Amino acid sequence: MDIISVAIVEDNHDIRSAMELLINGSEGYACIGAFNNAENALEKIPQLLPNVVLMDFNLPGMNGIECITRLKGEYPDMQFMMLTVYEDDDKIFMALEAGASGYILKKTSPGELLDAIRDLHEGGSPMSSQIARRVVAYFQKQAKPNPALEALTSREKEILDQLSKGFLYKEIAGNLFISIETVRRHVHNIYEKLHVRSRTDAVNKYFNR
Amino acid sequence: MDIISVAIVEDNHDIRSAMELLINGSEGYACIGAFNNAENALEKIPQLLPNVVLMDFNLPGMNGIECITRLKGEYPDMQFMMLTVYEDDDKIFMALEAGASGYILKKTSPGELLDAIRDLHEGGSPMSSQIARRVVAYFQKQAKPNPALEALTSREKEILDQLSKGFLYKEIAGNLFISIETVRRHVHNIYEKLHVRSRTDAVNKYFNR
DNA sequence: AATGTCATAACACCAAAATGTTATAAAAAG
DNA sequence: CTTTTTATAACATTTTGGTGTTATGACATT
Repeated sequence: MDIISVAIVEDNHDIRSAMELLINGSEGYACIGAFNNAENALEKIPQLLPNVVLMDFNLPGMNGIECITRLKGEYPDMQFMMLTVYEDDDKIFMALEAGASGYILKKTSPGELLDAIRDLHEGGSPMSSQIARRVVAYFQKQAKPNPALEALTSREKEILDQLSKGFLYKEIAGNLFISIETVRRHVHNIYEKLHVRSRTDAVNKYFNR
Repeated sequence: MDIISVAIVEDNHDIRSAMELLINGSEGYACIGAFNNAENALEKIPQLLPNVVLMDFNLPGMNGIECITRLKGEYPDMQFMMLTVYEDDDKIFMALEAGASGYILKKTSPGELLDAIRDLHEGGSPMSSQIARRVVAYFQKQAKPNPALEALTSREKEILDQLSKGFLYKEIAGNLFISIETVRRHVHNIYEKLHVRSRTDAVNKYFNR
């Protein structure tokens, strides 16, 4: 069982100290750095190279998201756990996009926090199943295509797919072995059904944007 | 504590029976249907309206994904848990896109299965943190923009954003208070930097496709 | 048998986009 | 202080895209 090196970025002194104590007091874990703001963390973490960084969301000055973005860019293998009181979608997605792989709430018990750190280090993404549901919901939302596309015939969908890939009309005609005039015809019908007047708008609808 | 009604779709007789026994033998749970294929499930589940459906991936005839897609379309509040031996990305994403909210492995212990069912019923998305990591990774991958975009000046990014929204050159000129000739110039430079030769390709790069 | 939908095709017209060339002034970089 | 980058602008030419109209054969529905 190797020792997991951990750094903490958290502006509240009490919470920071408590976590530091917990981690250093537990076998298999070592807290090698604790910072009260993002700027200090950005300066020191490159020397410390911890396995796992626990990051608060709200920090004075630069916020935790920005801090993760910068560090993750330099050290892609470093693992980040967002540790926050917020459970709203925006914050969750911002953290994950920035490169956090774990997202747990501050109210999490000490034992669970340690488990989550180990889990993160071993390649998991610890998060409550409530938070997982938000992620899954986002996933599902952008998976389902625009219902307006259902009105298109299969040939029209095929044409639209070609349009979305940036082919010229004559290239589409060549690819599908039809005349360019037929392509025009289909495109016109597609535009009518989708209520758009340009290729870009049609493609945007195709990709649900 | 209300009773959670559960239906099982699983072709292996032993596993199906074992799960049925487990669920019916546990307080707070009731197995109100068990089917050995998707076709039977599709026929009976609309009458039973279970809270939760446990779905196997591989079934004879129609597969579990298709079965979820159809049921979820009709009964959006019904909760689906994928119960499988597979842990590969494709299968996970297919299940989630189809409308499954939980994804757990068959080797999960009886106690954990019951917990997962309750969790799912109460609005969570039970999944192992290994599986969560796959979902998060997918999320992160499509969040990071194409590095080629970094080569664009801020003005060019602004123009590209307008292009992506389907505005005509003259509309962009109006929106940004510049001449249409300048728009042309910028678009030309954008195309060069992104190595594309059409608006649609540029927009596709902009959206990382 | 009549009606509707779909995929195919042609022609004309105008609008819009892409290409090529040239140029100027401000700002940033060296 | 020169060089480079950036944002601005104009003009000519060619290619591509969008609209309107019309038409035909295959199939499916009524």
